[in-house]
Amino acid sequence: MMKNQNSDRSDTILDSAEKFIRKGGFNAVSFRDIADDIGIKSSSVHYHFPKKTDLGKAVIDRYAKRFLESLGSPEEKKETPQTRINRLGKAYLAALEEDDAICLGCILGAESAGLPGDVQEAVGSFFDGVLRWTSSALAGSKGPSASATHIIGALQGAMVLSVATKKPDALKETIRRLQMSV
Amino acid sequence: MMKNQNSDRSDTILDSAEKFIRKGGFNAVSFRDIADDIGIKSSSVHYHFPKKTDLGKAVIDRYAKRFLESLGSPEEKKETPQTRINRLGKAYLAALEEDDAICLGCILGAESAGLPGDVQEAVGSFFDGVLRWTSSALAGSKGPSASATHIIGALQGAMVLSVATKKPDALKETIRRLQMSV
DNA sequence: AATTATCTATCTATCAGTAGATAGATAAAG
DNA sequence: CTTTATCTATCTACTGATAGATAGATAATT
Repeated sequence: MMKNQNSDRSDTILDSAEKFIRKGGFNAVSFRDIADDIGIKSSSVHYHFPKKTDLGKAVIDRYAKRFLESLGSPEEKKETPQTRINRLGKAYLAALEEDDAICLGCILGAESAGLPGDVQEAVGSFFDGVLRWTSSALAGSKGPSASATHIIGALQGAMVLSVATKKPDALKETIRRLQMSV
Repeated sequence: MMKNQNSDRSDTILDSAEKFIRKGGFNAVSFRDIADDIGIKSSSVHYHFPKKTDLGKAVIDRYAKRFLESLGSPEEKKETPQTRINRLGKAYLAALEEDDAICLGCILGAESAGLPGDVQEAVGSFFDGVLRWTSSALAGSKGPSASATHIIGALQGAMVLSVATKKPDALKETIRRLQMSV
């Protein structure tokens, strides 16, 4: 028993790393912070993720997978574009409200230019995936703001505004307006 | 002549700091980076800005002042809301294109939760100012997306997408769509 | 005009703390 | 006896920050 202790521990490490990164960015997390947070030594974190780049890539890759899975299929069900975009908005809202922090994509996207190459690529892939999902979800829509780029941008920007101005309703308002114009 | 050498030097320091912050965030700039960049010693940077918090506050305060001044008045001229929002969009676009980097508000807004209290407050004030300008600029508009929060959020989010996905047209597209729906 | 004092802006040198990273020991499991 | 996962111990590099020296400009006093 306890066969996937590695996997369990790795996930615990990634949970902690994700929490720190969401709060202050990639440079605001250290191997020691994570180790102290979960009660091990920093060298043990290095065992699971030798370089910080490995850690960063793993955090964003896991997040991308989870986020896209949580959105479900953008096509198969008989849904209107509005319903699908509502689902997308709810996913962003959940991230903000559950942890009272900006989502991982927002912060790493904003820091993109200063990230190590590997991590930067992983962030780019995340956005490509989300944009692809949104494009599919919009199939058939003729609204004036029915563009994946515009919608994802608006959601992420509103999320930043929510935390930076400490007015958590900013994201809700943007979701409402996006829905009207899809 | 050369009376405000202090002010000149301070500005040079702030220019350098702003450049580094826009690339990788507040934690991605150091006193030594700045000193090396402009050819002085790190202790001289401390002379002008004793603590890193002082430096951060000065960077964002100067930026807020410049940005709002560049927007001009949101009221006095006989302009339509569309024209004013176009001016706003152009200001964001200029920041992105001139330096090929995200704007200072975007990156510090995203990092907000991890910033020192003083800097966080200054970032909040910047957003309050921009939102106030945009609200005034929208006076009389009845468009479906005529909300300061929505517009600023969309512009900033699109800017992040532009750099993170390396598709510089994302911001342009959002400006176009915003203008249609104001 | 000459002297004295103060201010400005830089430097050199150094500090304690923390960063990412690695080598090697240890222990448990199979 | 190898693999997995952890530890101790350590390294070098860099962080923000400070103390103290210095040169030059400016201002005040004699």
